[in-house]
Amino acid sequence: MQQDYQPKDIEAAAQQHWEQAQAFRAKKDAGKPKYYCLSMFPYPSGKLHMGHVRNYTIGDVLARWHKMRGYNVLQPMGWDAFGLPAENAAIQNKVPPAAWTYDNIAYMKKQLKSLGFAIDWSRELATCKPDYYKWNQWLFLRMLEKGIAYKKTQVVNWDPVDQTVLANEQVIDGRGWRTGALVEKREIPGYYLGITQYAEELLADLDKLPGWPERVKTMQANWIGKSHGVRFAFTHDIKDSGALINDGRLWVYTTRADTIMGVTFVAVAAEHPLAAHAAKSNPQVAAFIEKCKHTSVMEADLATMEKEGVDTGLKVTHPLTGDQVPVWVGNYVLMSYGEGAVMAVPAHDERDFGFAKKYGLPIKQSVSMAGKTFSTDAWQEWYGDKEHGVCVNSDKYNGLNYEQAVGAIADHLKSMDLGDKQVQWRLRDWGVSRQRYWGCPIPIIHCDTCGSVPVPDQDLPVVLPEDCVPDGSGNPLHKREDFLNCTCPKCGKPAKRETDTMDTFVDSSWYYARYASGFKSDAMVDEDTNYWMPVDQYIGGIEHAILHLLYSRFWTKVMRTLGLVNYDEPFANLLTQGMVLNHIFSRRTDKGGIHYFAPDDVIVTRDEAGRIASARAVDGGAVDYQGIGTMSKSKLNGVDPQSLIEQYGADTARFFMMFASPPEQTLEWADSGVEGSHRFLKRLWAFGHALSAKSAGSMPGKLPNSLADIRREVHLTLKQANYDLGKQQFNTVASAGMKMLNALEKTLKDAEDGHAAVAHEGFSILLRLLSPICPHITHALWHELGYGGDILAAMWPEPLAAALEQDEIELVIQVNGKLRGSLRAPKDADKAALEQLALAHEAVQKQLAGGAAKKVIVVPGRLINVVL
RNA sequence: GCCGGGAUGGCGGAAUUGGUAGACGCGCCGGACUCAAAAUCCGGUGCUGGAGACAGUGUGAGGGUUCGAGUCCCUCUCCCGGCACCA
Repeated sequence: MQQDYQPKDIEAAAQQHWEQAQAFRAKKDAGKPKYYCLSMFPYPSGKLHMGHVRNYTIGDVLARWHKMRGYNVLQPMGWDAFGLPAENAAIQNKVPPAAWTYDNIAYMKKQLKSLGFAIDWSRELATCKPDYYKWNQWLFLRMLEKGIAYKKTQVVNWDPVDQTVLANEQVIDGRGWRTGALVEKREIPGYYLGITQYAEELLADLDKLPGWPERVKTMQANWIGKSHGVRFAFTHDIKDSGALINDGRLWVYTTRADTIMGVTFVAVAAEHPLAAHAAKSNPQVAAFIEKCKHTSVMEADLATMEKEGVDTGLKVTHPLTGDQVPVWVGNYVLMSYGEGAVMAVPAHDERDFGFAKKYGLPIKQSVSMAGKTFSTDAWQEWYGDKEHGVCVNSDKYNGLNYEQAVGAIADHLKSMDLGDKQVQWRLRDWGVSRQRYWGCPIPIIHCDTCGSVPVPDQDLPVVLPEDCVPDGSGNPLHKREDFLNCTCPKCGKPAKRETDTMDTFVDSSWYYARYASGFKSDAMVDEDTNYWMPVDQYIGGIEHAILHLLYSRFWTKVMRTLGLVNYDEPFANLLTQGMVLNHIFSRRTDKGGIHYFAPDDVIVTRDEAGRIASARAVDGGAVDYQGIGTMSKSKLNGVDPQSLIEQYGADTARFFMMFASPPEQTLEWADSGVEGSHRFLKRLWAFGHALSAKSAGSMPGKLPNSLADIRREVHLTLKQANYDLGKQQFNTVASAGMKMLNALEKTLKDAEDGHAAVAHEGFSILLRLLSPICPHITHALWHELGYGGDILAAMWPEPLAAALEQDEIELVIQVNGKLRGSLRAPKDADKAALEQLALAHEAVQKQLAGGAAKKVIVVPGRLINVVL
């Protein structure tokens, strides 16, 4: 055996052994329970970052642990290969996104292999390959047939200079990131997927997911956002070009129909027909609508921006009071949400209250609460409380509570054919059209005669040319005549292909099902998917808690509807990994964009509290400190694990990553503890080497106390580690390995009978316990020490009752809850005996000072609390 | 702004779910080995007071429940994730 720990050699040898043995090739096996362990596949951004190492080590620990416990394990890997960063790289380096992406995949695959993950590489896939995305297109066509996919207008960010659609990320303070031009909202046609058709099921089925974190289920439920309310209409006779606008109905939706008698105005979106009508004769309205074109489409911006509006001068009729109600245009009302119009009740809605105060609109109380006084001076929390109020100033509804009032009002509106109760969802349909090149083409052909025609199945896939180089101004597919020109499948006349591509969330919504099937060229999935699915353990970042996971659940339900799969939910158990964070530094460009700096390229100055006060780039110029955030390619704050792997080896990188913090917790990156992890593996290696010189001998029936203590420590630590593994708390499992080695090292100084037996028993436990976290070193040591066969095939260790036994236990003595001492007692001592022992204890006697105890609380096996 | 989560020594974190706060590791201090250094090994290390035994104090802030609170309840602060075109 080698004297020194040489991770490079050990790891290369172990990886070669696994490769030759095809140790991780997954096959169906009826004799074992299956375990499909899946980590979210990476976007091939260039290099792995620490978040990847964390994610995939967690997955690998779970996969290997289950394998050793007798499961038939599948752990695949692939590439989420379409996306915006490849186009950005193309703009910067003039390299086609495809070439850039394939290079990145090759490099990152090498990195993943060097980390020794137990992956079945025979199932590798990349979403940018036609044999994969063909099935995006195929399923999209099925959705069109079923009416799940449909076309309507969507609002996008438009850069007027580059003449291109911008992603939200490319809009910085309302301006285009490259041009600095003021971004406009623009309405263009696009395809939508009817996820709302599945809203009820997506909500209800959260109850079928006991293996998901509560926080994720709560977030999804809130996102889907089922609400009960009333949809109703104000009436009017406003005409445009001689015709009544919207048949004389202004529809709104409210969850607070009980406050309908407090309506003092109505607010409509800038794009609403009434607003457009008013703008024709009112320059103020026209100017305001123009201004609204530049408001953000992002909800976060919308919610925090100053609420502004303008009076259209138009009036509509309140359906219950008959009052004339003014119509305002509000920048906070979105045409794409609900009806594009809302009723405003300043007295009972905080936003409306602020708006009314700002513009001097009337505030009319219509709900009161016992013991509370209403005043229009300032908003009070109770104004918006629907649970405890009753209607006032509300005519025949006076005295009714929320539920009664909503019922009566809805009935009344229904009788007039002007409204009814309605269930409303916060969830919106999924807009999948992207005006970008590097994505899956939407399989549609535009014909002057026939309109939008689906590409026939036999013509799939619509293959994306891989040699385009985007330059930032529009979709390069527009210039590709060979792609663009085609014939209409219906009439045979010349036609044009759709150039929009699909949202990359489509690609990632079903890759897990593809891994699990035989990669057939004539079917999206095959029967194998029903063997492996659902994924038994899905692992990925908490940032995907809503969108990716919800889209995948939806996609699965569509596949089930189409009879492609027999399961409802894709992921049985979910582990949401905490983000790996790092400092973010940036500088504004002269165009108003943001240029990021890697933390390594920045010199920081800290204040007394140790916080970063200012920062300077290595070029000397000042940079802004943006705080800490997720490691990401775009922010340049990712840490490449490569130097870590090269310097210390994969096992150290893996061990440190697991040891640093529990998997679900956010982790601020710092490599200051890596040395310690490496030191531990060196000690492990040295101990194995020292131990290999000793033969185990047989375990004596009765061990001397010193050895019995060591053995108990090992088994007790194992018991705790197994418990922690069940909780998926790997940092304490790593600690347990350290504790075991600390205990076992004592046996080397012991010459008593049985010391080698205790050491070998303990070491074989330790190696198996550590093998999921650091598989290479444990593989080598297991082999060297001759514990039999391959450690992958070894049984997972369980603590022995005989090793845990002890006659006496230690109990803590408290006086008034404060720790005052401890005592040793027989393990089966009863409460009365323990109470007597405690009262006789000198520390208790001292506190009692001759007095008597008021009460004694005995917690068996733990403590005795004497209350004075 | 809304939804979800977090805060424990100088640092990462532990605490068997209401029962010894600080496991394990990093760092630091002291010692051994060495001509010296590195590596390695041994010991110490929440804070305050005390030579020490020990005492007081301590889990973001404030309040509460309890024999007992890091853990439960209320109020607040700061930080992180998501907010539908980053993935």
